[in-house]
Amino acid sequence: MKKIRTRFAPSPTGYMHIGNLRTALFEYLIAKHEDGDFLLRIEDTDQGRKVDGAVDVIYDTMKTCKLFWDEGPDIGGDFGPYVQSERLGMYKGYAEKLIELGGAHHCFCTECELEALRKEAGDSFKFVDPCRNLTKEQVQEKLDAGVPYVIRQTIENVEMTSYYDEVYGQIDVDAKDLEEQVLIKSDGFPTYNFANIIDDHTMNITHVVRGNEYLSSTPKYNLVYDSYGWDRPTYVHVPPVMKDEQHKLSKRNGDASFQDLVAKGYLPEAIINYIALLGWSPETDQEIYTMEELIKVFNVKRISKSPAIFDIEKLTWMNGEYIKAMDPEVFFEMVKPIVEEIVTKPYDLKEIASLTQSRIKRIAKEEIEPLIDFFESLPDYDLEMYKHKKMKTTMENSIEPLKEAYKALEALENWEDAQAIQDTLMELPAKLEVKNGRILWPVRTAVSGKQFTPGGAMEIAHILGKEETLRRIQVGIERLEAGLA
RNA sequence: GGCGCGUUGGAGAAACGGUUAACUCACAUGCCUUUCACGCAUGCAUUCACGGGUUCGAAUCCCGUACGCGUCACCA
Repeated sequence: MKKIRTRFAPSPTGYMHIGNLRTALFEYLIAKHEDGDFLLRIEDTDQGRKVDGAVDVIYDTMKTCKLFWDEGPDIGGDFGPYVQSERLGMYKGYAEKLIELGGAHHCFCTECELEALRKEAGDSFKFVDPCRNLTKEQVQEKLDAGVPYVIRQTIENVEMTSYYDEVYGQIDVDAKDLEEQVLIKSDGFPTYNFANIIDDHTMNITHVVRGNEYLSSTPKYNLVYDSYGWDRPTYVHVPPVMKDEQHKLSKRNGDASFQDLVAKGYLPEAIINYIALLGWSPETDQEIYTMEELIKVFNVKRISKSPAIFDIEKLTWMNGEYIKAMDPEVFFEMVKPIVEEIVTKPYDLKEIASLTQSRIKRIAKEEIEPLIDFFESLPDYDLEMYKHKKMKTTMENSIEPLKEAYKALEALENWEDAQAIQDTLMELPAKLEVKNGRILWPVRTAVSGKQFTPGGAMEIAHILGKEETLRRIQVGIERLEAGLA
């Protein structure tokens, strides 16, 4: 069997749409599943849209997503160049060849003549290009006279055209609904569609993967392949990625790009994992996949025909799963800059960071800050927080435990030993003959000044150190006494 | 408007004619626990857009209707 070759052909816009990324992922997976080649081709013919550094955005995104290409502008290959603007010279020759083969013709119609023709043909009906009937001599005459022209596809003697799409199955289109498209524009440059055909063919692309918006124009492509006598590629049209039922994800809607998501604290691995599941489903119930696993289980046959809605909630959940599964060292390195920004006191930042690992869903300051800001300074908390029904604590009965805790901890020498702190505090419930919560809730409250905290009283005390812990407990006692007086 | 494609719970989504419509997210409750989070357990569509038909039997096949998306450029 022929080696599978797929290609990702983005325009350098300086921005990686999630939908585009998913297409790239699918292309990569399809190729790699069969041990094929995945290539990168930059479609930069639209000079108007050119953005500085945009190509680097593509490289960077794909590399961080582990979508490594086998051939591309930066690494070359046997079918280069891989940048469309460097290929511009070749298209016209192919178009002229197509004219000889009867698959295209010169068209000298002006824009407004075309408009009239279309009007005449009616809205829903294909217009008939009069230039199709020009004799060879007539054409040459016009060419010699320098009349501007385009090269237009010729569609004749075709009734029904069909092809098989790997996702959508058999697609039949009546040839009378196919308008003869322009292949070479009057400026001599190819249209996007034509350049695509030529590029894909000359690069030996076996599987064309693209959005399903091309489903209905594909027959026109096929006719071109047929005219040349080339093998048509295998088509894999993928359903769109939607923001909601009626809107695609797009930059225009202000929707998140890959880099926006990364900036919000989503991990590339999680993003890739999540988008693999958009419009595709595995045979098993497994949802968390490494790239290697995806390559192994990916199957075109399980790509869905219906649009998939991008659910940020589920991505967020998945991201949290990745964070929890992360090596603590790696996690620390990642959140360190954020933690350093929030906590400037000389506490053990690694210990603080570890408290957050199972509690955040994104690597973001806005998630981390409210969890650990109390380490930096004791908040001016509400004394009502000492009341807790389930713990059976009140403002009144919290004073005694705090005093006891203060005494016990003050006597503790070895603060480095977290276990010692725990042992010391855990002696108190027994001594006072109350439940753990009666002691630990007030202590945790005093030491943090927060309703909820990552970690419990002893973990916090350990991080704060003896001096600060005692100080905070003392503040708690004084405030409670003052508040009750 | 013509043509193409789609429509399963709040979201993703499985099922490829055969008993109670998987699984995940979200939500709710309970357990665990010094709070939160984690983890664990339980609940959450008598029903598959709607209407017909085929069949002993349909979410699954056929026809029609509605709604949504796409496409009909010398844009990519």
